Amino acid sequence: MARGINKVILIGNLGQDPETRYMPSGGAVTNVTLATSESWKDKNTGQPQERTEWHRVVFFNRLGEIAGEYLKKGSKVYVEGSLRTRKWQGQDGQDRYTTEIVASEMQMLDSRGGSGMGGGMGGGMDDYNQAPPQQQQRRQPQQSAPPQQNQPPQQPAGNFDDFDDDIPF
Amino acid sequence: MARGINKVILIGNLGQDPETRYMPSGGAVTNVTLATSESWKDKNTGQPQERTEWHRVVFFNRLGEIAGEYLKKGSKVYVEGSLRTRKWQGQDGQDRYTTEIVASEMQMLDSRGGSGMGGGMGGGMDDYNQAPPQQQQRRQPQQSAPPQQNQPPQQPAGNFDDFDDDIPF
Amino acid sequence: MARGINKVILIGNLGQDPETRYMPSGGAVTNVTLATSESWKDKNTGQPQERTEWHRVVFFNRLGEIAGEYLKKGSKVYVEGSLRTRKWQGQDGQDRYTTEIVASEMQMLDSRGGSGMGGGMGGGMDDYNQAPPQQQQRRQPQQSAPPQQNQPPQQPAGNFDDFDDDIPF
Amino acid sequence: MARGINKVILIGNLGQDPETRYMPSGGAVTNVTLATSESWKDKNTGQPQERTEWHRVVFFNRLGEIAGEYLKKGSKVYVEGSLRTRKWQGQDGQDRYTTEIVASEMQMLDSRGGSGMGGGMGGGMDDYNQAPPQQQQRRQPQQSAPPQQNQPPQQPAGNFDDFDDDIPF
DNA sequence: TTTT
DNA sequence: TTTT
Repeated sequence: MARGINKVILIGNLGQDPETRYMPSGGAVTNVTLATSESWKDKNTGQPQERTEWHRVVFFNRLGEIAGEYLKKGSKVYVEGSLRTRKWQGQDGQDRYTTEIVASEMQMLDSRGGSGMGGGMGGGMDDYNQAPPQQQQRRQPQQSAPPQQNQPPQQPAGNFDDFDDDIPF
Repeated sequence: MARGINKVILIGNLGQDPETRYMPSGGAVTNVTLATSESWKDKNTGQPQERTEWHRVVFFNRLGEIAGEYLKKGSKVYVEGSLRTRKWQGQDGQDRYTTEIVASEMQMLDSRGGSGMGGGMGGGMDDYNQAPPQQQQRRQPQQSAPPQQNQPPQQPAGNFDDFDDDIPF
Repeated sequence: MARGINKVILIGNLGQDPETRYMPSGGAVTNVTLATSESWKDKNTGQPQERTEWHRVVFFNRLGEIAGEYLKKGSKVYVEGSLRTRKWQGQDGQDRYTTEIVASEMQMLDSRGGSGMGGGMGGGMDDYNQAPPQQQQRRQPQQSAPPQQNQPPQQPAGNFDDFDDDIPF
Repeated sequence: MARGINKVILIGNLGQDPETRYMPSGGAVTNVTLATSESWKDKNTGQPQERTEWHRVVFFNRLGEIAGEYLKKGSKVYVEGSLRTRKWQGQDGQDRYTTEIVASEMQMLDSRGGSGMGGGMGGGMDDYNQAPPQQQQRRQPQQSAPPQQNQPPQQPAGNFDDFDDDIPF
């Protein structure tokens, strides 16, 4: 049940290969960065401008496995999910916040896929009605260490022992 | 699994009370018409203009029960779903097509709810995964034979024995 | 101004080449059919099933020109728009209804594009804030009569040479 | 023009009254925090759980004025926009990142509005293209120096001279 | 009628 | 047919 709507829709390209890790429960957690960009002409100078926005996307469980297996750097992908802002502690002990998109649906958009998988992973209605009992997002109880983060590209030395470490975006 | 994305998001008001029917399986099917409107000023005359769009929305199973129970004429509601165009035969034997939104999520937006339900009703993963098994036999009072559509302009006589029968918009 | 939300998001492939026509004003009107599909396994037999949904999409003005120029049969495309159900009269004089997606944004998703156009046509906020006086929906010079309407509500009989002819979906 | 899609749809309630500031250009900038929540039953214990997510939303220009004028603490609102992650420097000189939703459309969802405005405020084409030029100088009473963010845990002293300044979430 |  |  939800009070409110929290929905994100992205189409973009992966900045790097996905990184998959596993929760103690065995569930996959795949992190990805996705670029979307806007371009326009400066209204004064007429110069073309571009701005790229980078999004952190995290896929859990089955979606995490699929994302980890079929996506790669440069892949174009459709992602639907919801926003989640996590609080974490910097090395200096201060609170930091990182906002991510927790994916609930993913669909590959390049045909060059090659994987034979070809495509998508739906979360549509038909699934609910006709598919076997859902396994999406089934969290495991026994998880302990915080699960869902990934490793920043340029990771500061000295605390990579933690799965939920303190690097922001 | 999906090839492509087929997603609709609506916020509007019900034109009438919902109509609920039941499939042979016992699953609820609730039909609703939703109004959305646009208003603008005519760019030449400056006259205010308005256009109302009517949408046919259908809710199945658990969502069908909830919609049938909590929505009523005038209710403001958020609906997420997908487009489906059904083919049916007019009395004249000709093919007709009706496009509906098959809801996968619904959320009530008026606080005056009154029902005690308090508001929204998500159709998120959590519901499907963790909610109790669908209570399929809970019947609504207003149900009867009426075809699942609203106001067929020219309603074919005598074949309401079919769940997915042939009434147009 | 809008009362309510009427939003559609599609990713699919064109069933045929687009068809472009022009309004008296000179504005382009491009029609396209888009396929989205769902596949799943039958819950009883385990047989793979597939259902393809066909969507009618219409692009106006500048978007109509771009769609007409860059899309072709088979193109994969992202479309955002709103639902509009048009009433029209069949040859038999009876009312028919056709539901279309009026596109407000389009983005090509296949790299094989080749057109050099590279992609999309956004309607994002940045445009509003930073771009020169809006260029979205840039109407064509030759326009004279008010542009953005199409399809007279009640179509005069006997003019199928007109872009609003009477073939349904 | 956009390469990719960056879209957010939220329905939630304001955590506090909006805060409006003005850019040197006179354009309004209104900041708001929006709560969305999910509730579910723990699948093991059956205990009801709830998680509230807080979103930072920023409205510019005309939308900024409307948001500042009509929204208030507790207001239920529909927001559509795009994600933007801003980089800023903490007091310690370190980089921080804040992710916000830059609204492109807003619609009020409570009827108790009272404002006489009656409700929604679209951001559709028609508005932008046909509405009168933005009335940029209409100032809001509640504006003042307050930084555009809400409740910074550790708010840097003394630099509110900057529009895009450095308060985290 | 598309696509995989 | 709704709503403001």
